[in-house]
Amino acid sequence: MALYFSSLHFPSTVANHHHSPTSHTLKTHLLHNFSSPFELKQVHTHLVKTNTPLSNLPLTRVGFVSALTSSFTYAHQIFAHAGVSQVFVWNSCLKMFAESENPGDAVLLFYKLRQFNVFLPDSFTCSFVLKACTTMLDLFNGRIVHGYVEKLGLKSNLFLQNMVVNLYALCGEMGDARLLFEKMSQRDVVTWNIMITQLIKRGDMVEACELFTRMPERSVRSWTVMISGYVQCGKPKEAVELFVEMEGVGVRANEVTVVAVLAACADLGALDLGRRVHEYSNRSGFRRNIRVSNTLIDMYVKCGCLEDARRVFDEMEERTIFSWSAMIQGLAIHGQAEETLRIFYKMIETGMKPNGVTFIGILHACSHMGLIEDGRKLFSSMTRDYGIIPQIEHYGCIVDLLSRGGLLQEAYEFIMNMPMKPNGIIWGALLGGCRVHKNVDLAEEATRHLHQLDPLNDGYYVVLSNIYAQSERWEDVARVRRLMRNRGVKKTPGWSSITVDEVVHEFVAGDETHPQAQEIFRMWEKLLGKMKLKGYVPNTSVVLLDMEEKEKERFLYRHSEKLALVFGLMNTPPGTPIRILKNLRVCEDCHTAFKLISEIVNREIVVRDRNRFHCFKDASCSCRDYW
DNA sequence: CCCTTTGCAC
Repeated sequence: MALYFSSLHFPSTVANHHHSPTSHTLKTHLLHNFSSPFELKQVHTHLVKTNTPLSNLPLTRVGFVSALTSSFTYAHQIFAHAGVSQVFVWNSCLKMFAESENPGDAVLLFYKLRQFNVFLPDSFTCSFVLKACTTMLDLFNGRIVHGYVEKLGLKSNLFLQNMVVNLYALCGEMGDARLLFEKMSQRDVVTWNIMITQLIKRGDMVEACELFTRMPERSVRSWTVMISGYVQCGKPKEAVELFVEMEGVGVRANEVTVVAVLAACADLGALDLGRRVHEYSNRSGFRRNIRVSNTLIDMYVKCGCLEDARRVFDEMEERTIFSWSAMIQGLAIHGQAEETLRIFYKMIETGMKPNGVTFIGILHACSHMGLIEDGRKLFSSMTRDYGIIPQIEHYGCIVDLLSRGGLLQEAYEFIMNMPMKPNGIIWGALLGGCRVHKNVDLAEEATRHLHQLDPLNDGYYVVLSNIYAQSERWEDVARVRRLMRNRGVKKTPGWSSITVDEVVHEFVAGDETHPQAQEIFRMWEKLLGKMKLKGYVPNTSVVLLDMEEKEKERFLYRHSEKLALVFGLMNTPPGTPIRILKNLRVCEDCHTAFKLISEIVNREIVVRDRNRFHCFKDASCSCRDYW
C-alpha cells in the first residue's frame, strides 16, 4: 500500500503574529528536543507559521519519535514535503533505533516500512536491521532479514554477508554460519576473522587454528584473536609462539595484541619476554593506554616483579578499578599485607569505589599474613560501607583467614552460618587450615563434605593423607590411598617450569628424560651435601607412596620444583634471580630446601605456586612460613 | 548524504 502524500497543505507565506521572545526560546528549545509526536506537531505548525524551511527540522529525530506511533504517516508526509530521500532519512532512523536501548524497535520499523512499501531497502537498511538483530541475538528476525538480503540481490555485498555470518555464529548457529561461509563467492580477511573469533568463543581452538592456517591473508586482528584465544583456553605457550611468529612475518602488534601477549607472559611467568613486550609497547606509543598498563601490572605481579608492577602503577596518569585491583592483588599474593591495606585506603581517598574483586585482594592479603582482625573488619565493612554483597569467594577468604589463623572451630561455625551452600573451595580452605594446625577431626569432617561435592578431586585426598602422615597414622594414610585407587582418582602430576632465554622448560616429578638430567642430578647431589651441613633433613612424610625410606628420599629429590631450580642455577648467570612456576602448591620439603639453597648459592629464588609467591632469600621466605 | 563487519584487563 502506497502512502497518500498530499493530505497536508503548506502555505508558502504566513504572517508572523504574536511572536514574543519567550515563546521563541521555547519553540527553539522544542525544535531540538521534542520527544513526542504531539510536540512535533507544535513545532511543525510553528515552522509553517514562521515560514521557516522544513529542512530546519532535525528529520531523523522526527522519524525517531514518530516511527512507531500513529504519527508514522505524518512523519512520512513531512519527509516528502521536505524533499529528502526517503531511504536516507529512514535509514538514519533505523540506525538510531539499532543503537538505542531497544534495538528491537529497528526491526519493528523495518517491518512497518515494508508493510507500507515506503521505499526499496538498500544495503544500509539491511545493515542497520541486521545490527539490531545481532545485538539482541534475534535469530528469528535475523533469518528473515537474511532472506531480504538474498531477495534484494545484495548477495554480493561482502559487508552484509559478513554481518549475517557473524549473526549466525553469535547466535550459536555455527552450522549455518559455516555453510554460508563455505558457499560465499568471495570472502575477505574480516570474514575469516569473524569465523575464527566465533569458533574460539565457543572453545573450538582446533577448528579456529585450521581456518587460521587456511586463510589467504592475515591482519593484525587475525593474529591477535588467535593469540588471545590461546591465552583463554589455557595455552599461553602457544600464544607466545604465535606472537613470535607474527613478529617474524613483520606484522606490527597493536594495543590489543600487546594486552593478549602480556596476559600469556603473565600465565607463563615469562618475565624476559614480558619486559621485551613492555619496551615494544612503549616504542609503539602505547604508554598511556590504560588497558595495556593494567595488563603490565598484572604481568609483573605474576612474574614476581612487584617493584616493576609498582612502577607501572605509579606512572599511570589515569587509573581504573582494574589498575587498583591488580596492584592490590599483587601486593597480596606477595605477602605485603600492610602495603596492601595502605594502597586500598589510598584508593578510597581518591574517590575510586572498590568492587568485589578489590575485596578478594585485600581479604587475601589479610589471610596470607594472618591479619585476622583486619580481615574480619574489612569483611563487615564491605556491605556496610561500600554496599557490596559478599559472594562465595569472599566467604572463602574468611574461612581461609580463620583456618590458617588456627581458629578452626570458628571457621567451621562460620561455614555453618553462611547464607549459601558451601562449595569445595570453602571446605578445602578449612582442610588446609587443619593441615597447618594438625586437626584430624575437623579435617575428616571437611573431607566428608569434599568427597560428596567433588569426589574426583585428588587434592583433598592428598591433603588428608598428609594430615594423617603428620600424626603418624599410617593405616589411615593407606586407607586414603586405597580409597583413591578404588574411586579411580589420579594424583594431578605436579609440574614446574622455568623460562630461560624465552624458552619455557617444563619439569615433572621424577623426570629423567631431560637432556640435562644427569648434570642436574650431579649438581643436586653437590647442593644436598652443603644443605645437610646446614642441618637439612629430608621430610619424607610428604611422599605418600608405599616405599622404602631411601626410595622416598630419592623420590623427594626428583620433585619438579627442585629439578627446575637446579636447571635454572646451571643455565643462568650467577647472582641473578631464579623464577619458577608451579602448578600446585609448593611442597613443604622443597620450601625448606629452597630457603637453604638461596643462602648457599646467594641467589634470590622466586616461586609462584597456585596460590601465591614465595621469595626465598638469605635462608628465609617472604611468606614467613605462613602459607 | 546513512557509510555498515572482527580483537583486549583485576
